[in-house]
Amino acid sequence: MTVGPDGGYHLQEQIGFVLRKANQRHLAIFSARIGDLTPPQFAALAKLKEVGETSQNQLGSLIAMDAATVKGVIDRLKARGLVEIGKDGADKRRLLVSLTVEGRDLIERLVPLAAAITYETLAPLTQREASTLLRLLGRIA
Amino acid sequence: MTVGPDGGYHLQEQIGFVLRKANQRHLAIFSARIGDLTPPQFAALAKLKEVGETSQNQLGSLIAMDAATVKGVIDRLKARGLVEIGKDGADKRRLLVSLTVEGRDLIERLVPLAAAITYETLAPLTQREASTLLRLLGRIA
DNA sequence: GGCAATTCATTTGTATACGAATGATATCAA
DNA sequence: TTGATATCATTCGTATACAAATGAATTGCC
Repeated sequence: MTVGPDGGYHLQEQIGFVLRKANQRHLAIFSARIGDLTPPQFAALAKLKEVGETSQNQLGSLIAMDAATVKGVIDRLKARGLVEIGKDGADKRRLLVSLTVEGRDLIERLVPLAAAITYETLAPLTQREASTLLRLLGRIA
Repeated sequence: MTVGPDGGYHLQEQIGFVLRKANQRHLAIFSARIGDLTPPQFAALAKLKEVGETSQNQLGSLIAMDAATVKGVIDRLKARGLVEIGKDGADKRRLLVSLTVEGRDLIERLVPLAAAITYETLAPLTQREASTLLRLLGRIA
């Protein structure tokens, strides 16, 4: 399935290219509905709400971001007063990240929109197809 | 399918998150096999080989990159001597981008690897599943 | 012909991403 | 216990991405 009927090379049939385009469309839908936060920022807040206070690196691994990337995301959320940083008494290397009241309010207000974003992104598919796609995508992720 | 059995919110089931993770894995596979070029650079060269000389913006739209992004990609390829820039006599706004001999040699050598990359990325799936995934992904892209 | 709208490319600013190097701290094992 | 190893966070460098603003050139339309 990586080679077309003529045996030639077709960018459009490479998984990487299609993933990139699907991501682009999803991002457009996301920012139309949640202009205030980027998907990584949203993921960080949503995960913090789920697990409570954690170290920065731990949070990164929960949302699949390396240390350098998560730092930038947390820095920007901190600058907006949505998260706060504490020290870990037991391990002086660690930074404990937690939601502020504002952060909690915001993410609780936005979480319901996430379902709508996923719904709109998957709108070209039937429910059955959408669930197949999510399942298969999960297996290669 | 965006809500789990307990009715709660689960990041792992949001299409955006899964797309991002699938992309990460694909990128890792890509750079292990083609360390020399990024996927966008590869896409630009592959498309140039397919369509021949085109304007920068035209190339961008063929590979789904906006004008600002494509400029950076082309600049770096130009700096490495893989593409060259010419002027369009008929339209002085346009930059015509084309492969150099080195660029053509490189992309011809690398294109066969693309199939292997797609294959490895889709390895967790059966052939039938892989082709379903590509089809469905194409519909939401 | 001439002006409005459009297109092409560039620039600036912001936000992921990730590799690699570094310093501080913990842990583990001999 | 101490020395090697590992972990946590930071920093630097490079490479996408995209929005918005800009200037130059072209096109469309009356």
